[in-house]
Amino acid sequence: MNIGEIAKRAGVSRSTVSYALSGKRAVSAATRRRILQVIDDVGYRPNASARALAEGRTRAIGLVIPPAGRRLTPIQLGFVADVVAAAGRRELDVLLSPSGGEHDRSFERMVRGRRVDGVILMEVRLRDARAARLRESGVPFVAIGHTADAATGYWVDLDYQGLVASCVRHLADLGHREIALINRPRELLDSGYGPARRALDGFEAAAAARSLSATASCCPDEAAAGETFIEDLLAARPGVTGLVTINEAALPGIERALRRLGRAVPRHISVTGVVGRHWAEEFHPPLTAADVPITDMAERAVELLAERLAEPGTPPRNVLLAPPISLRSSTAPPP
Amino acid sequence: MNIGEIAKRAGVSRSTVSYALSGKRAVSAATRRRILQVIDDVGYRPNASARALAEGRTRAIGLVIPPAGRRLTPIQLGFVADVVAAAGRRELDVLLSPSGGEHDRSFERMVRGRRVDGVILMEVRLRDARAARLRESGVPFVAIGHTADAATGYWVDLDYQGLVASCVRHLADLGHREIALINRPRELLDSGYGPARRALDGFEAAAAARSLSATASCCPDEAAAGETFIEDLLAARPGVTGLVTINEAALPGIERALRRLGRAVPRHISVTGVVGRHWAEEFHPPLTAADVPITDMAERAVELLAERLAEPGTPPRNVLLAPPISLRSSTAPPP
DNA sequence: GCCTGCGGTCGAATCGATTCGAAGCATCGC
DNA sequence: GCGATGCTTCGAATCGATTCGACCGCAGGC
Repeated sequence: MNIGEIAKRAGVSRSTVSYALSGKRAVSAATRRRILQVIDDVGYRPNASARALAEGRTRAIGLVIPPAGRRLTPIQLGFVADVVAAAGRRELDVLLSPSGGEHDRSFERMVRGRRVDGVILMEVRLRDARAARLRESGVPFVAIGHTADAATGYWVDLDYQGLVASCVRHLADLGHREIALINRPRELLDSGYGPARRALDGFEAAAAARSLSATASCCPDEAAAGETFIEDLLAARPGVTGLVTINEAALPGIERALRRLGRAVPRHISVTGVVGRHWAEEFHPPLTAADVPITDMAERAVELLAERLAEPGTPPRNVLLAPPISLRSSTAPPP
Repeated sequence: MNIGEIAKRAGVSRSTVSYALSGKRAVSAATRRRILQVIDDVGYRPNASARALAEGRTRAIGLVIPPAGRRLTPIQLGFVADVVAAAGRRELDVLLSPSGGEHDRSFERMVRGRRVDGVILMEVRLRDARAARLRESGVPFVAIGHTADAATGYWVDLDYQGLVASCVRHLADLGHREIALINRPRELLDSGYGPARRALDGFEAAAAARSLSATASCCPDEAAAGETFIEDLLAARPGVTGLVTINEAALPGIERALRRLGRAVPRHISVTGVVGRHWAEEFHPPLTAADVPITDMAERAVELLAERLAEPGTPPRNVLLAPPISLRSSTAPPP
């Protein structure tokens, strides 16, 4: 069932069918009605490949996710679903591609094979090989997180620096004097992963500004690691009364360790940070924290990409999101 | 940069380039070398749309996920990444489509627009509108879970019935006499979601066979719900010493409630069931449970689909996986 | 009454691949 | 020496859409 068949049944030429569907040229009301009727009867849909070939665009975007090996955090996973939903609203399909290691072929297929019109690149590093590849291939892309040369690209990011600084000031305002940052894994920080880097910067700057005694360390993305992290931390610095975390995967372990060590939240120790809403609410007691607005980020990323596709050549745009800190019940003045 | 340009630079016709690349006809070694050299120099890749149009297949598959609104469980999310990886190994790209409600347009685009060669359908119901739609459109698909007419389709599923029965027998063997099943949410069970249905069947049959006192109830997919579930259960039936769960999202709440109520695992109460490995290991103490083999399921689903695409008309095949129960430390004889 | 303008429609070219039939050219056997 | 054979290679048709230029008929202006 192709456009020729529709044309035949409606008694018009193929081009007329195309125009009736796209509206790019006028078609008389009677003819259009007849054509639409036939289309509806037989359930016709233009062949996506043929259309893509003729139009020179695929109406699909690529979403490059971190490789499957490394567990995706719930934030990232929710983000994928939200991107698909946002793209769907704009009649765009989403092609998924892992990146890194053995998956580079998939990335190359997508990019060089012109399978997609543009790409959303998740979890970008300050220096990022994939971003460089896209740039040199001339494929429009929007990064989640920003690269070292932030000014030249399109990106959406969270203001981790500002948010973590707000958390620190919140603790300082409550009277805390000795605090600690629970960062993402060391390898992410070392490889120049923006959020880890900037969280650290924001933490140190804000702590220094308020003259707090502060330590920052990394913790693997796992509950078990969170548990030992807390044990080690409180053994080394028993005076810590405020915790700031951007590591949501470690939260269940943090909660367990604090409970086991008899440190009640928030009576003995306050906990805050930047984590997905879901995780903030599952913590006991619910975390006072900046909720990562994944749905918002997904929507903005797709919006930026759609805009860039529609009007190539416009100067790069970017979005830095700074959601408010949701007051729940995990912070209080120190004992 | 298209095949014509490559042909010109290599001094051959376009068809020769195509044959050199596909190997579908002989090309002399010298010519092939020259062509490949040019291709390598300019970094050429065939245009996916043109190729799809000519070949009549897209080399892409669709993955229909549950709608974004309902939170994806970690099992489902890991599955998505694993499907993409498995498809990549076969040079297949993956198009994501949510289904249900407002997302049906995306589903239709994929199916009717011939964007994909075949589809993997997640979380299938016993009677499933999407499956029916695919069947009537003639699009090959593999279901995760099986529909009411299991014999006529391709599917991959977990033997929830057998696995839950094994868990029950394991508890019975240890001497437990009063047990409970923590199922997935009621609306899933009612809508004919296979795993929930079959877990219940397996639970009741095995409990009856061993003359155990058994109750089965549903629990929303949330930690908080797990907590109240346990409170209610133990209030109503304080004699329960064995729990079987297929609801991984409720596990953190189950753990918290048991701890708060002073029921040590496994000393006072044993816990087992069918959950993702990750969740089993995060539980304290680690769960003795059947680990949902998502990577395996993803691989088999893609394998089945690839096979079906390669040889249409072969009789339906299906795979029922029954992973072993991993002995960890959450079960023991009753007190 | 003729030319112009315009709404509506058609035919043909185009996008970039694959694939089929046929042609060119040695080599080989008789 | 001539036709048959086999290996390479080429040219043209094809896939199913979009889009451009042209054509046609009709109304309006002078």
